[in-house]
Amino acid sequence: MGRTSDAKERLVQAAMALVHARSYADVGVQELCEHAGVKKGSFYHFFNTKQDLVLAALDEWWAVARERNWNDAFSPTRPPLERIERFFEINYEQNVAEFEQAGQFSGCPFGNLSIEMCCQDDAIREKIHAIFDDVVGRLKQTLDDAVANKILAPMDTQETALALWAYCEGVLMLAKARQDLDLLRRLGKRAVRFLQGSGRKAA
Amino acid sequence: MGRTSDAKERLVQAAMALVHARSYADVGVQELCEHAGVKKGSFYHFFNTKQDLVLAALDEWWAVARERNWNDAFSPTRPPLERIERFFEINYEQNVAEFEQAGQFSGCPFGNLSIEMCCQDDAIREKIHAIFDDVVGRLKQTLDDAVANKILAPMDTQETALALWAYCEGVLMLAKARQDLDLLRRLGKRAVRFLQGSGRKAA
DNA sequence: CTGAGATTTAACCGAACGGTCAACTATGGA
DNA sequence: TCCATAGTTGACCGTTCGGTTAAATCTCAG
Repeated sequence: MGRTSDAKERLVQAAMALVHARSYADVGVQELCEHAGVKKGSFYHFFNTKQDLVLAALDEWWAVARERNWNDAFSPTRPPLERIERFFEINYEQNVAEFEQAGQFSGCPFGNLSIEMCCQDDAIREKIHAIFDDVVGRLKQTLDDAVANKILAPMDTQETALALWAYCEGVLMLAKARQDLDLLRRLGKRAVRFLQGSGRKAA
Repeated sequence: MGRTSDAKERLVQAAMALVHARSYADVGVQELCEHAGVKKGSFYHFFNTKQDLVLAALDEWWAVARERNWNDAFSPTRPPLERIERFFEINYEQNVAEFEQAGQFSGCPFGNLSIEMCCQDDAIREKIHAIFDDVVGRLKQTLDDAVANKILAPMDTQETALALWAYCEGVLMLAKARQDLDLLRRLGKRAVRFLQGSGRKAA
C-alpha cells in the first residue's frame, strides 16, 4: 500500500488556522492547499468537500480545547467556583498567546462558525450544537457541585449553565469586535459575580 | 435631471434581508440585484462596492432598531430595570416575528456581521464598533439611573453595561445555534437577575 | 423644445470558486 | 519480484465572483 502521509493532518491544521482567522466562506480550497503544501487533487483524495475538512477541524478544535482548557480548569481537585474562574483565565491567556503569534484576536472558533454557518449547513450546525451541549453539561456539573457544597444558593443549574456559556461567548464576541484583550480579561473576572446573582427566583 | 429612483432603497432592503439571513460572503452582488429587481450596472451607479451597500444596511438596521427597540423600551417614564426587561422582551418578540415570516431565526445583524467581518474589513468593523458603543452608553445610562434611585447597589456601570451587552449578544448566538426561540425568551428573563449580582466587588 | 444630468440596460472582464479526472509514483505485503 | 493500492500531480470543468463600460433612456429645468 502507499505510505501513510501527513497531508491530511496538515490540511486540518491549515483549516484551523485560516478559518479561525477569517471565515468559512472567505477561505478557499486553493488557499488551504497552498498553506498546507498540498495539491488540490490530494485535498479531494482525503476529503469529499470543503465542508468535510471543516467538520474535521471542528473535531480537532474540540479535542484540543478539552485537553488544554477543560481538563485543566475543571479538575475535580479544584473548588467549583475556582474551576470557572480558571476557565476564563485560561481563555484569556490563550487569546493573548494567539494575538501575539497571529497578530489578531479571532475569538471562539465554535461561536464564529456557528454564527456564519448554522443557518446554511446542517452538518456544521449539528456538530457545533453537540459541542455546545457538551460544554454546557460540564458547566452544569460544576454548578451542581457548587450547590451541593452550599457554595452557591439552590438554582436551576441547567439554565444557569446555558446563561454562563452565553455570557462567555458574548464576551468573546464583544472583545473581538473591539480587538480588546483586556476587556476579555475584565469581563471574564465578572463571571463568578454573575453566578452569585443566579440563586433564588426573579421578583 | 433624471427622476428619483427607489432602486437604492430596494437594494438596501435586499441587503438587510439576505445578509441577515445568510452572511456577507455568501450573498453576491448578482443575487442582491435580482432580489431588488435592479440590474448590476444600476447597483454600481448607487454604490461603489458591495461593502458600501452593507455599510448603508448597517445604518438602516441601527436606525430601525433605535426606533423600534430602544426608544420604546428605554422610555424615561419606565422604571430603570423595567427598561432592561422590556428590551429583552421586545428582542424576543421581534425574533419570533422574524421566524414566522422568514422561517428562520437569524440573530443579531450587528453581532453576525461583526464576527464575520471585523477582522477583514476595517470600515465595517468601525461602524459596528460605533454602534456597540452607542448601545453600551444607553445601557450605562439606565444603570446610572438605577443606582441613583438606589434600585441597584453601587457598581461600575460602564463595565456592567459592557457585560450586559455581551450577555445579550451571547444569548442571541446560543439561541441561534440551537434555533431555539424559547431559550432566547428564558435567558432574556435572567438579565435582571444578572444585574442584581453585579453590585459590590468580587471576593 | 432642448440640453444636461440622473438612471437603466446589457454586454463584458479577468480572476477565483468548488470540484473532477486520468495519469503517474511510491510502497509494502505476498 | 510483482502487484494492488495509497498518495500525488497538473491540467481541466463550468460557474460565479466583484466590478467595468458605453450607449441608451428618462426626466425636468430653462
